[in-house]
Amino acid sequence: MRKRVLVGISGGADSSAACLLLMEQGYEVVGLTIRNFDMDSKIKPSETLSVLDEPHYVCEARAMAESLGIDFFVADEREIFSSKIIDPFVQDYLTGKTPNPCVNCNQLFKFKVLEEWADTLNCELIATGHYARVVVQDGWYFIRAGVDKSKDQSYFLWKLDQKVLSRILFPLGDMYKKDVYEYLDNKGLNYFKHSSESMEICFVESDYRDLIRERVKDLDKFIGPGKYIDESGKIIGEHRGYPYYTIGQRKGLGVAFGKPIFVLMIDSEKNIVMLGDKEQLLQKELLVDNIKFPYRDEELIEWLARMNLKVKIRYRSPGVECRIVSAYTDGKILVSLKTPVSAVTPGQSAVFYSNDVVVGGAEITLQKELYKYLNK
RNA sequence: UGUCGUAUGGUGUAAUGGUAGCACAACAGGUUUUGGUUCUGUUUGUCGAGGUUCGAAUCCUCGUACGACAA
Repeated sequence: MRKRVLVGISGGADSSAACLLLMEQGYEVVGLTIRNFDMDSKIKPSETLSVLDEPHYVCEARAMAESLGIDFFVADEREIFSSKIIDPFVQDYLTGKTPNPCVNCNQLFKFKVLEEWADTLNCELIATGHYARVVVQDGWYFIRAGVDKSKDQSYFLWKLDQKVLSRILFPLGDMYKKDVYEYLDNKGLNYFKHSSESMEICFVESDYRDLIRERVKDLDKFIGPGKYIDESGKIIGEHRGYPYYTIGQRKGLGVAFGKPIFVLMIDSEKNIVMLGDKEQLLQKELLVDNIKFPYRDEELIEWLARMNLKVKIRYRSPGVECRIVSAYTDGKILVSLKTPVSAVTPGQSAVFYSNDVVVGGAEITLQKELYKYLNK
């Protein structure tokens, strides 16, 4: 009997290719588009009275499903998305962190919704057009980087748990982007070449700062402008309020020093932003919490010591060799890097790789936490 | 109040009397399933009024502003 697989589709090239590949492999494919957030500018007015206004991507996904001849459903999860993803995103900025909404979305929203709908629709498996793979080692499921390293999305998937990993298929994990296009071309589906693929935060139209302002009433009143300082503590200018900045940021500071200058540190309690030059952004230690590794705490250090670990602190950066220095009882882990990395940013993900397999991940803590532990 | 000095884009600085340039900022694109980074491109200026000169940011006079010293 054919296995049913629920594919999350966006109407784009990747999800189309994923569907086609799975169909060719003999699966019974069902399509699901998750409606998470409507951009005002991207709502397509309904042409008929029977269908409500929908965002373009839903229409495109429906059209795609129709042309493929698969069952298609729309999950309207806008409220959940708002409370589970957007609200915490805003809160993180208010605590001086820089959130990574895509990582949380995959864990708490996208794959969760897919799982629920898969159960409802009687689908054993779940698939998406991600450029990543799932492998089994020692009885555990792991995310592995996609073959196409320039498109690899494994970094965003580290929070997925064993249960959902066990039923995931990533048909594009073994493919290069250009081969996906060629494949679609051969199938006569070449209209995707026109579609622009670039994507920023899916719920931010232009600048995330506008969104924070919208969501937090009187933000500028109760936070407001604060001081820029240099490393010695000297006041060197005024900023618009700490939530508008992130570590390593250069653009938008509004101050000129004759040389490029970057955000080194954000103190949300004092509403102070420290600036300095590029070299000062380099860091060789990393304190992380909210760790997620498949092994238990007692075995963890030993287990990690057995492998050559690399850590990535942002998407599209080469991993750097590292080792776990110590694990504290409060769940935090101190990581030492072989070569310094630039702009270690609280709230961002530190994803640990052994070769190209994601063995675990964690979140980078606030900077003052790190200083606290280093001074011990 | 006196003396001396300085005035160049948003900021900091260049230009033997001969095309006003650089850095940073700002803006716009490219890259990108997060933010940031990075790359490419663009805009903006000689304090004001006169004078000398073929030609003035540059020399002269006056005014204005600022700084330093003086009291």
